[in-house]
Amino acid sequence: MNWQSITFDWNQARAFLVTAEEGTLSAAARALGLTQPTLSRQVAALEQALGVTLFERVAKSLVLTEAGLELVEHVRTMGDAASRVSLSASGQSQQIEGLVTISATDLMAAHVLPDILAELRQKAPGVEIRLLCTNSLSDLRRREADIAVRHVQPDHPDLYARKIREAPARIFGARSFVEGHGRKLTRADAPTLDFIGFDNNEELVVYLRAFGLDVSEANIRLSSPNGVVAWELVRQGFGLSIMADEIAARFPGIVPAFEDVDPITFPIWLVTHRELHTSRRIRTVFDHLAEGLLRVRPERRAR
Amino acid sequence: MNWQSITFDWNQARAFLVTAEEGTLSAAARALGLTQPTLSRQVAALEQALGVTLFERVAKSLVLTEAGLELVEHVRTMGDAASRVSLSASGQSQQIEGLVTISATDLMAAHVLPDILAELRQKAPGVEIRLLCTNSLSDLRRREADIAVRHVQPDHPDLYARKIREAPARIFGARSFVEGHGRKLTRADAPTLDFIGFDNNEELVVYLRAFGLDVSEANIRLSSPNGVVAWELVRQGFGLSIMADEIAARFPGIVPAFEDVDPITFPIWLVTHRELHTSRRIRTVFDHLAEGLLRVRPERRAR
DNA sequence: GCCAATTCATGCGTATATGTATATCACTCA
DNA sequence: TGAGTGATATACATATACGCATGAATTGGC
Repeated sequence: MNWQSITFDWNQARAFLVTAEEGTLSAAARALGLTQPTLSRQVAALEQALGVTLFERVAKSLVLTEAGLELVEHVRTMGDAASRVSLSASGQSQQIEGLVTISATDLMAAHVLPDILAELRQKAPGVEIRLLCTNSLSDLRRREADIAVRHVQPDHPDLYARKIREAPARIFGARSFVEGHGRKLTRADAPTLDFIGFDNNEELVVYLRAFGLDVSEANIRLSSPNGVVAWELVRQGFGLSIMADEIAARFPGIVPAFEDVDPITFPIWLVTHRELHTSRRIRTVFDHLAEGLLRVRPERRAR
Repeated sequence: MNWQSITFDWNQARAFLVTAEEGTLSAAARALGLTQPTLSRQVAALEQALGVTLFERVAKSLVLTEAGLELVEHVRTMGDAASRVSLSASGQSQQIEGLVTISATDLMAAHVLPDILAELRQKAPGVEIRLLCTNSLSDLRRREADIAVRHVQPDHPDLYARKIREAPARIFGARSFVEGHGRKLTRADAPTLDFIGFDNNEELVVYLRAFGLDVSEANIRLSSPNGVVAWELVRQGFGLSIMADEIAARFPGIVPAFEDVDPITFPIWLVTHRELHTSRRIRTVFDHLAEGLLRVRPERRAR
């Protein structure tokens, strides 16, 4: 191998890659946790080292030259390989200290995970946990999270998934809302009731119909993509919402809405990279989450 | 894209790659033009950053751990991409200043190229030339040279080749040697004469037989893989050798050996990377070499 | 069996690169 | 038109990383 040809500064190549992808030096600096002057100098130094003008300094932002356009392809290959280096290294790492990022819905993050993670803090004090609230499945494969708590079965072969259990869910509302009608609510009342929406109202209607409720999107007059906010609206009596029993049980003012509606169940999956599952740190957190999520059960038996 | 996962130091990755490939930190340092302590620290820092032990410090040299063995695969991909970055950048570079490495046989380098390159120095003062003497064809693809002067047609699709011309060659010897027999030499004398060998005597015998000479390896009692040295032996009257007319013509004491042996011809090819041919600097040198090599002709018409 | 030659790791002075602060410019919105 | 936002490039102080020198340890050769 001829090493002479790779003696240019690889960190400058990284600076170039991120700048090209992000579009501006400032954005690249933010993404890399460096400062804009540093990126500016690194890109300029790479241009000088390679003898190629990579960016056309036009007006506000930078635009790739033809040469830069061709070079960024190869640098992107470097970046992809670097990503695999990082992934594989995380998987190989046998040290327990360090950061683990967990992706979960905001409701899980706010109401279910804290207790479980508090125990983990005792068991593994060196582990630092970051809770990422997102409903996207791709954050694992984009390596924005190490472990994800999901409610659908992932099918990508790179992912390792374990089904924890099925969890019951039903429709809940504030006691004031549910009992404010002077009589027990039944599914026949559904068309006239307000429901709180989350992210996707269409999808929510489908779920509600699965309960046997005759509702449409017209029944959703208040919604928030933030689940914790939406749940707060429920608590304050603005409407009804589907909720996992075990979460609803944590709120004394919350009661099941309908007399005659059976709970449905949804799965809880724990997912990680196949490669990351060999890491001692990831494994520790994964196993603790699995055990903790299995143990969480509604504290009261409804009905 | 998630840039968080590639924020480890890429230069440390490069240090790891070269160290893994070269086997020792010292060799890697020499290859990269850095010092051994620097490589030592970079590798150690990468191990800490990734949380993985890459090398087992056993006795004298380093041995890759299992984790390191897996990681080096990905880092090698980075290196390959880096190599393409460098190659493409050289090709894209439109600046004329800089280094161009020319690979040629030592005889070409010593006796034909200097005059041509002296002219180039006038035409393009900013170009720095490094003459690499090697008979291997692969130095272009391994990117050890930018331009090669070759005598066989390259067939690799990545290479751009231009045939300059056919050049005549015949068998020469020192005047003292050739005329010392008291009569003109003919091909019938060949079996009793000494020939100076180069690199591969078997191959040389094949060439000599192509001249119609009945010789074997027994006729080669003195040889040197260094063509300039071998030629010096010819000049000092130790034996005969095949030589390009245009080179032999530069030496007054050298005469064609045989009355009745016709010259053969061999091709002169100029070769470069297909990508490098778009570089202004490479192009300048390539075109100048092509013109210069076409112009060089024997100063005397033999026979 | 010992000396020479390499190897890797560490301390120290210096050179390099980074961050902070600032200047300049372009675009947006009032 | 004029203030505000967000972009890049430069000046300066500082923190980081590098090279040199050295030491410890092992291998290979005579």
